Amino acid sequence: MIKNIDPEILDKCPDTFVLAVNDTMNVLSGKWKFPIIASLLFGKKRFKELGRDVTKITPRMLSKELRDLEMNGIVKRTVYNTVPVTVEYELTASGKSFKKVMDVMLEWGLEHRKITLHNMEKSPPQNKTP
Amino acid sequence: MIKNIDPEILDKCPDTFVLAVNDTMNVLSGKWKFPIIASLLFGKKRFKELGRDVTKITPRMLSKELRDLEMNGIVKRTVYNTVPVTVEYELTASGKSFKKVMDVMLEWGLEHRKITLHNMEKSPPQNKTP
DNA sequence: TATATCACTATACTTTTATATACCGGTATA
DNA sequence: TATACCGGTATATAAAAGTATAGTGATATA
Repeated sequence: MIKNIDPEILDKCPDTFVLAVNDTMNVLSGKWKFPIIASLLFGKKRFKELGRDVTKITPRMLSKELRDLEMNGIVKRTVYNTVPVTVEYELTASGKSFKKVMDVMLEWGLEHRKITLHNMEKSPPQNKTP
Repeated sequence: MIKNIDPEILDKCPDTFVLAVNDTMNVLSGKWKFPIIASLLFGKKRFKELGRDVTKITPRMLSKELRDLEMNGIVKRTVYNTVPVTVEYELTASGKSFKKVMDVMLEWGLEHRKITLHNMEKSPPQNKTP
C-alpha cells in the first residue's frame, strides 16, 4: 500500500508523513538506540545486563536512552518489588516491529558496501566510518 | 536472504554487519540528509533549487550535507563549465536504492503512530516530536 | 547604475549530544 | 571487615551538530 508512493502525493508531503518519519528518526537518533534495541530483540534484559551487552555505554547514557525509548513507546520498563529492586526492560509491540526497519537498514548497507567498495577500488567511504 | 536473521548469527554480530548498519546510519545522520535525498528522488537538482526545496536549510548546511552524501557515494555532483558555473546534484544507484529504507521508515512510523496514539489516548509521543 | 542570481565559503556563535568520574543506600558474598 | 553487585543519579566537561549573518566574483536583468 505504501510500497510505491506516487510522486504527486509525496510531493505534497502530508504532515502525517513528516510526523511518521520523524518518529522513526527519533527511534534511531543518537549513538546508542540501535544497539540497545538490537540487544532487547533477544529478550528482556535488566539494566546492568544491557550495560554489559551494549559495549562502552555509560550508565548515564543507558539510563537516558532507555527513558527516551520508553517515552516513545518502544520499550516497557517493569519494576519488581524485590530487595533490592529488579528492573526489567523489554520491547513493546512497536519496538519488536521496528526490527523490520533495522533489517532493511542492514540489507541496504551490505548492498551499498558491496557496490561502493567495488566502485571505489577498495577505498572505504571516507566519512565517519573508521 | 537477510529477511530472517538467525539470533545465533546476529549475536556474534559480524563486523561487516556493524559496518553496514553504520553506513546506513551515516546516510540518515543529522537533520537534513533525509529531506535532501527525498528531494533528489524527484530528479537532479541544482544547489539553490535544493535550498528552496528543503525548507529552512542554510547554504552552509546544504553544502556540508551534500559533501557528506557525495563522499558516501549517495550523491553525484556534476559541474558544467558555463559562466557562471552550473552545478547539478543527483542520486547515485545506491542513493536511489536508499528509497526502500525510507519507505519502511515511513511505513513503520505510520503504523507506530496509529498504535501508539491509540494506546496513549490521543497524547502524542512525549519526546522530540513537537 | 542598481539589483538579483549562481554556488558557495568564512567566522562566530548556540544548542545538543556524549563522556568522565564519582557517588547513593541496600544486600550478598568472601 | 572488605568487596562487589543492583539500578541508577549528580556534576562537570568535551565534542559534535546546527544556526546566524555576512560576503565572494562573475553575470544577467531593469
